[in-house]
This record gives sequence, C-alpha cells and structure tokens, in this order.
Amino acid sequence: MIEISNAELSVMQVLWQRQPLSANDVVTALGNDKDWHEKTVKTLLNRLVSKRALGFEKEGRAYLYYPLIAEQDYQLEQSQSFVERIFSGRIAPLVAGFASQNKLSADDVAQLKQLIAEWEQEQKHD
Amino acid sequence: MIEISNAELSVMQVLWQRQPLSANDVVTALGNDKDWHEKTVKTLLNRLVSKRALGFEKEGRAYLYYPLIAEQDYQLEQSQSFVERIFSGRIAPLVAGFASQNKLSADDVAQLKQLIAEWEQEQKHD
DNA sequence: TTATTTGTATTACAGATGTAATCCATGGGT
DNA sequence: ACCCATGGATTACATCTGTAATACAAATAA
Repeated sequence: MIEISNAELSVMQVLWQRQPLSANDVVTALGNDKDWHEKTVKTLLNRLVSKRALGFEKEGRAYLYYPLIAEQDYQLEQSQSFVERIFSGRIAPLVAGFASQNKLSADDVAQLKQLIAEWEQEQKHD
Repeated sequence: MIEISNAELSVMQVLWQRQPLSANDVVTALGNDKDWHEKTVKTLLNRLVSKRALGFEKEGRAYLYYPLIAEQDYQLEQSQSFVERIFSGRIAPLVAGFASQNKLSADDVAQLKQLIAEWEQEQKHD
C-alpha cells in the first residue's frame, strides 16, 4: 500500500483537482495555502513519483504530472484504516463524536439519512 | 497538541483499557497482537512519558504507568483532523464510503439513526 | 557561440519513528 | 558481603518526513 505523507497529500490534492499539471502549476496552486519553497514542492513531486503515486509525461523540457491513484480509492483506504485504528472498526462512535461537538450540519444529517435509507433499501431485497 | 505515533498508540490503547500497569504488564498485554521485543515496548513507554501522554508512579523498583490524556479526547481530536484532511471536514462522504463497501452493520445503522434523532431533537428546542 | 536561465536530479540535514541493544543501579538470593 | 537478575535510562541506527540547497543539462538570450 502506497504511503503518502501529509505534505505529499497536499500535492496529491492539487492534482486530484486539476490534471495534468507542470511542477510550476502545482507550486502556484499551493501558493495560497502553503508557504513552501518551490524546491520543496519539487521534492514532494519527486517522492510521489518514486512512490508511484504520480506519473508524468514530458512536455518539452518540463514534466506534466498526474495522479496514478484515484482520490476515492485513497479516501476509502484511509478511512478504513483510520476507523480500524482509532475506533476498532466501528464508525458510529466517530459520528457520535462529531455530533457531540456540534460538527454536524443540516446538510450532513440530510446526507446521512439518505445513506441510511439506501442501506435499508438494500437490506430489503436481499 | 501531543503527537502519538502508530506504535505508541498501541501502547496507549492497552493503558486506556486497564490502568495503571507496569511495563511488564504492558508487554504481556501486547503479546497477543504485536511481536515486539520487551525493549521496544519500554522505549515506547519512555517516549510517551516524554511526550506527556503517560504518567507513572513508582511502585518499589518498577513504575506503574497511566494515561494522561483521555481516549475520548484523543479520538475526537484525531477524527476531526482526519476528516478535515481527507474530506475537507465533511463527514457524510466518509460514511458513504463505508456504506459503499458494505462496512455498515445493522448495529451501526441503528446507532446512526439514534444520533440523527437526537440531533433533530436538539435542533427543535433551539 | 557563449552566458544565463530554468527544469529536473541529486544531495543535505534535522527531527520523528520503528525497533532494539547496551549501560547502570539496586533489590534479592547465596 | 557479594553477585546476579531485572528495571529503567541512554544510546543506536536505518528509514521517513519536512524543508530546502546544490548540481547538472538543455533551451534561450545576447
């Protein structure tokens, strides 16, 4: 399983949004949030290529980078391992924590209800 | 904020279950899951004490260790930062991922419904 | 054609982490 | 009284991470 560090993740997220991008485009895209030196971003791109999380194709002298793993896949895998590690695999306690902190929006609740409805539907015609 | 590594977390989890414990008790408790040398566990205990995640009191020659941070607090903080990092703070997509992988049990769903009911109750008398 | 710029590749370096081994002091056994 | 076992403290060491700096090659400008 490909391990992506925190700093690297920010780079991946840029490329999950728009793709492919040159190193400079990535630097620019990150400019808002991160205060990273250009060299730092290049290092991260390099490491992600080594880890096979990114691929690239040459465009003249520069490279155009693109993700080799899908964001959804990554999110799923990380969610699973996080919930396993922190909550022994149970997801309800995690949501409960959010609820207790008033971190649930009406939108979240609506979506959760929707998910539950679908889940129940699924159960029925089993 | 106290940073607890993966290996360290396993040690914390033992002590969140039973407390206080001697180093050897912790080694024994971990024996089932982890294949760690006794020295390794001692190192982890030491680091956790340095990080102020654990405290201890002497019992004769040995120490009895106990957590200085509550599991719930830790879980909450980690959940929040995880969901922020991976899902831009929205929790529903996380649950959706679980649902899509058939990782939701009837129990989970029941608990989620309960949480939602409580949340709606809360909204009402606002 | 030569100097300069600009992309990528390589190297740097400190702190965190996984995983122990070694050191040292003290309590117990002989 | 002395030696050994055992517990904590210190040291080790490779890899990963954050954060760049330096080196090198090719395109570009003069």
